[in-house]
Amino acid sequence: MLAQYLLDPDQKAWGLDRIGDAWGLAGDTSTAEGLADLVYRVSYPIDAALEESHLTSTLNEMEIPFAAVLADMEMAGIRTDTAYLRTFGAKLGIRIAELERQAYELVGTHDYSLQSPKQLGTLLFDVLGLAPTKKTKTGLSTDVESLEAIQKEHPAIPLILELRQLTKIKGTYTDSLVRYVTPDGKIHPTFLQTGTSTGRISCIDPNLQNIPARTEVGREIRQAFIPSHDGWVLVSADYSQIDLRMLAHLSADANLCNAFAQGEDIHLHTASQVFDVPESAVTPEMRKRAKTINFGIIYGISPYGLSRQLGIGGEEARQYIERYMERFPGIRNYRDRVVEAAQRDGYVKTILGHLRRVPHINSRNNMERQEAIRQGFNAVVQGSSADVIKMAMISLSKDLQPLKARMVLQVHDEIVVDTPPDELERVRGMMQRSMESAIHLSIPLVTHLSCGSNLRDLE
DNA sequence: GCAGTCACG
DNA sequence: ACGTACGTGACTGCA
Repeated sequence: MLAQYLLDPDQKAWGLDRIGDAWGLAGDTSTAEGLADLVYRVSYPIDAALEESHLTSTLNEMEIPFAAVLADMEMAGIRTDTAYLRTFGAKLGIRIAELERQAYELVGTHDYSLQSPKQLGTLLFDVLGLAPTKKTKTGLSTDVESLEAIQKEHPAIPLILELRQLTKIKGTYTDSLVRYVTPDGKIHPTFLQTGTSTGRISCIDPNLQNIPARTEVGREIRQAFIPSHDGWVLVSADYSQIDLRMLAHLSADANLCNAFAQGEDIHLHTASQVFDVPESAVTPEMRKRAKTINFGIIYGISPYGLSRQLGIGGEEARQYIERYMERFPGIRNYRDRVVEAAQRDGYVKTILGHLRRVPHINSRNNMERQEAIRQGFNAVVQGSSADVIKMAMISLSKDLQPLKARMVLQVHDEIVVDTPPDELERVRGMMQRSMESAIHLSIPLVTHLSCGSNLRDLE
């Protein structure tokens, strides 16, 4: 199997040429002997580089075993109800046709495609004379944010928004997904272990890491993902706030660590701190803003970005960030230390030592440098969380070995297992244990478990 | 093949 | 005056 993989002239051999080039080595990759020789010679400088970065054990104890875990997961696959997807797709088709009819009637012309952003822009901003709110590189934007801003200005806009949403769901998740179902009734996606710059995995053909979850109509797609056998169960376990907990651990900020140690509602806590009121006085709006601030912190916050996200002024956003950093001084200090190290080394490191290079960290171009700072800081947090869930999956994989239950999906902070009912309680215990004790942090890692007969109805 | 859009964490 | 929240992949229209 490996030899076949290596000899496929359109895939891995080409990749090995590139690896050889990258390490200053050349070879004849058209034969098995040449490939083996190149693999052998390239192993020396790679091993040396790993040693120098103290990544030999991370490779051997995490990434190599993890590759096998991903392979198991791909081979297991997830059973998919194609009849349901077809029926749902047909229903969406009817609704889409009706929305199209109504929208064209309201705009009074059939001369512009509502599907084409360019033509829709011409229709809305030139023909109908609506005021644009946002630009793209090449013209006027018609994305959700832009359309929502002007939806009170013309009765067709809400219909176009729904049309957009439904065509997206139908196009990506009903008709197209069915084509991936193999004769065993399952979808077997490919997980890319080196698909991201932060250490997360990605998923292709199809991407099952972006199945709709945020809207009711979207969640109906999740009903199509079911256990592999009648009576079996899908169990999902997801980390609660893993990125913020990781940041608390890495920074050792006393305030944030205490909040997690005491099991606080973290967005409520942040709201209370930033808006300087007792937790009992935090309004839903304040909590929502605090949630946005917490996300912003993970992303390497900027006043401009936060102001855009919250729809507030730049000065107000600046004050929020200032107040946050006053209340969580360990976060500011940690961010400064990460940036300083990155400016010295040209890379940042995750909790297990994975590197992310940030070549523009010392750029004289302000925007380019700020971008590198955000990317570097975020990569430490996101990448360290990725390290945690990878270790959890390796551990869980060993636990599941003697059982029939199998991992079928990983979605960054979530693992889904397909299990027979008589293994359910053991599997739940294994998932919780392996995830919560994957890597020991100074604060607890917390998971939420749920199970059900499809990916939507989990409780 | 790129740009725009939108699905996810 | 202007501008960027982090990380992905799939689909569509259009050069």
